[in-house]
Amino acid sequence: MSHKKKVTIYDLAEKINYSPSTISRALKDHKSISKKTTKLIKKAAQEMGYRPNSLAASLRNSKSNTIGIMISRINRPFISSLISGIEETARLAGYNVIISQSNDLFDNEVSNAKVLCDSQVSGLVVSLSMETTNYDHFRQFEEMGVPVVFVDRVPDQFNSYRVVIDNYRAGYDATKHLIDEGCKRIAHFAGSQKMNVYRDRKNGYLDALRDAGMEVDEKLIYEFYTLSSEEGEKATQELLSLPDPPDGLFSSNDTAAVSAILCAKKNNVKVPEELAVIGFNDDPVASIVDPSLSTITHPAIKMGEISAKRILEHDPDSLDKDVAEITILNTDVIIRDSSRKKSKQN
Amino acid sequence: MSHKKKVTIYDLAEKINYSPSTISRALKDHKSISKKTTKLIKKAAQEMGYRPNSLAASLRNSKSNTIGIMISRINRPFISSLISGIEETARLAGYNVIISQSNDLFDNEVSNAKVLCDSQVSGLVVSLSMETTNYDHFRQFEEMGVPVVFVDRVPDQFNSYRVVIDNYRAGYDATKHLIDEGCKRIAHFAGSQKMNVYRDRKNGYLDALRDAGMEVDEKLIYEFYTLSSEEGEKATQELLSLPDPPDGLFSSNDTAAVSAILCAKKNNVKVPEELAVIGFNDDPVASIVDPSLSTITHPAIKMGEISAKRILEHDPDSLDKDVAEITILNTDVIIRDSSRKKSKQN
DNA sequence: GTATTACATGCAATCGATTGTGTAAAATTT
DNA sequence: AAATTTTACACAATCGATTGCATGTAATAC
Repeated sequence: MSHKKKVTIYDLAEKINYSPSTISRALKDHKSISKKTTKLIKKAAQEMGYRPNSLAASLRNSKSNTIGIMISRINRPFISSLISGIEETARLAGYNVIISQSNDLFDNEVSNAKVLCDSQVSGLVVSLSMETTNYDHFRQFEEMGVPVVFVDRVPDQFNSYRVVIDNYRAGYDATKHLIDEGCKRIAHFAGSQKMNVYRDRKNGYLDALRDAGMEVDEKLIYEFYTLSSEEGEKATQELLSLPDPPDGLFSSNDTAAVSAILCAKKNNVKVPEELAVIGFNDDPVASIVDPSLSTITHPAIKMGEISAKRILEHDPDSLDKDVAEITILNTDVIIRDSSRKKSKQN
Repeated sequence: MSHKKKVTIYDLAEKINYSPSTISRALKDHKSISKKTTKLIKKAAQEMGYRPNSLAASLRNSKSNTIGIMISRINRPFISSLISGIEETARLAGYNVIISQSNDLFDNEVSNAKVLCDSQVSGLVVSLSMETTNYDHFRQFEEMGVPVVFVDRVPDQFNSYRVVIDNYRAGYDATKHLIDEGCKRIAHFAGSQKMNVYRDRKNGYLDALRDAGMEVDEKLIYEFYTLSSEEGEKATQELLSLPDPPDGLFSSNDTAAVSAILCAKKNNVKVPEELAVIGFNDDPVASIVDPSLSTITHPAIKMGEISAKRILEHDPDSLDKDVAEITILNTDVIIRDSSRKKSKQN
């Protein structure tokens, strides 16, 4: 009934008459221990069911081999894939991952940062909450020499690693695609303009319009907070009620884009003929909705892998605290039915 | 440039001339330290930027306040919501969560179990890999007195906590619903019959048919390995090519169900008129696909919350190692368009 | 005014692994 | 055979927080 008491290197030492230090060294194949002794010790360890206590090792080495992850919410396609990429890479390198959700609340993010810092994480991967505009709570990691990797939703200025896509470019390309398909009035669902992710996408949209000699109509631009389907539905309804409704829509995420498609259908507005739509992220729903949603790829798993690698390969002795290392990944326009006004190929 | 060295209770002790033990007690409001001293110590701790080292505390107390999670893959709707529920509950109780994916491979699951056990997790939440039929790698937790909560994909026999839905009932209800809608030949996409989750759903399906006096046609029953859209598509194609194709389909997950709907549409088979479909899980895609997919709810977040609570409330002194505590959650049939043959209400 | 109790704090061991330094014995060199 | 180097291992401190026990002082009781 009682729990098996844990076997430590001291138990082993006593049992087979070697010192704990020899045991410790033998178990990690330290060269100063003879082959014979090493084999003997390992065998005994096996037999006695010895299991290393990683907490003790972590404390002694003051490194936990753990990567902390701070995100808004796990149960979103992009985020869960991002985490998946981080975890896979971390695990293969012998690292654990600790996860904490902010639920997009700044205060949660701050307290989570504290907890993770106190947990002695070896590195931190962060995708900021919607509310975050102050980044002081990440200074503590910097001070402890713990590398911080911001991914996707990143601060404008913070000397650390950043893993992002070129949101401006993606926004430009998405909009350009609609223009190429013949759209004349293109609406935009933007996310919070406090986040550079959404700001950049919007700027790409604006510049694409300008480059095509099209006017920017502020009535066609919505700034959402969460880019939820509710927000998307409501805005679409308004757009369709305009005297001069748009014939194209670039949404900063797929959720709102899908709701726009559904709303259009409900209003007997044909997609893409009367309203061409392109989203962002390539969520699973994008290929399921009818008509299927054109969108921008968001390489979540790969971004996770790269983020993890940044931490794993981080050189603690590098003195360049004053440099930001930014990795920018490519995105692609995926053309599906929701925007295919004239092009039939592809 | 150099990292700020961490402030420990010894630094504090030296600075303000108290012993480390007093510091330690004061910081956690131990009653044997006077109010005045406590206040003074806390103030000093604040000023010197003291941060507790949770590793040290964990080692000393041999409890890490960490919940380990073992799942197949994070980036699936059910799993990510499950994790979300666990994390939220754990965090509010001051616990961290460590995640590891098995990618549905048994060997990964075994090695992950070892890692988490060595990490001294306070408890473990597990949803088994597809391949798992041997559960010996969970014994080590039992031996250490670490509570294990199996959720959703659980072992048939293992004395521990289990958090599940009534899959038999759900399978029965889903099938019964199709029968009520007038289906005469109902196909079934089953998952691996090595997993009781899918076995139970299938048994519910079989019994519903029998109770309705309908014959079971093995040609209409597919056993899938991953229940992927590829498998679903292929099987649907076969089913529709039968001389006597089914007029109803109960799929053990939404992914395959959606692929069936899309395949049917491609073949000009009307859903639900010619083929009524019901899925399982209520993934986001279920309400997006056209026609919208009827399905069975799978209370992922709630299951996560309960799983976490089982661990948080676990009494280590309880001697009932020989009892399994099973929590069974209710599911509901969500009727959408894909199965609404005659009922128009609701 | 002495005895008893309560209160506030310090001492030192502990959790388990790691590692710099020291040392005896064995191996090698000359 | 003496000198030198190498090999193989042990000692003891360390990481930082925790806690049972001891101790000294102040407060209360008789």
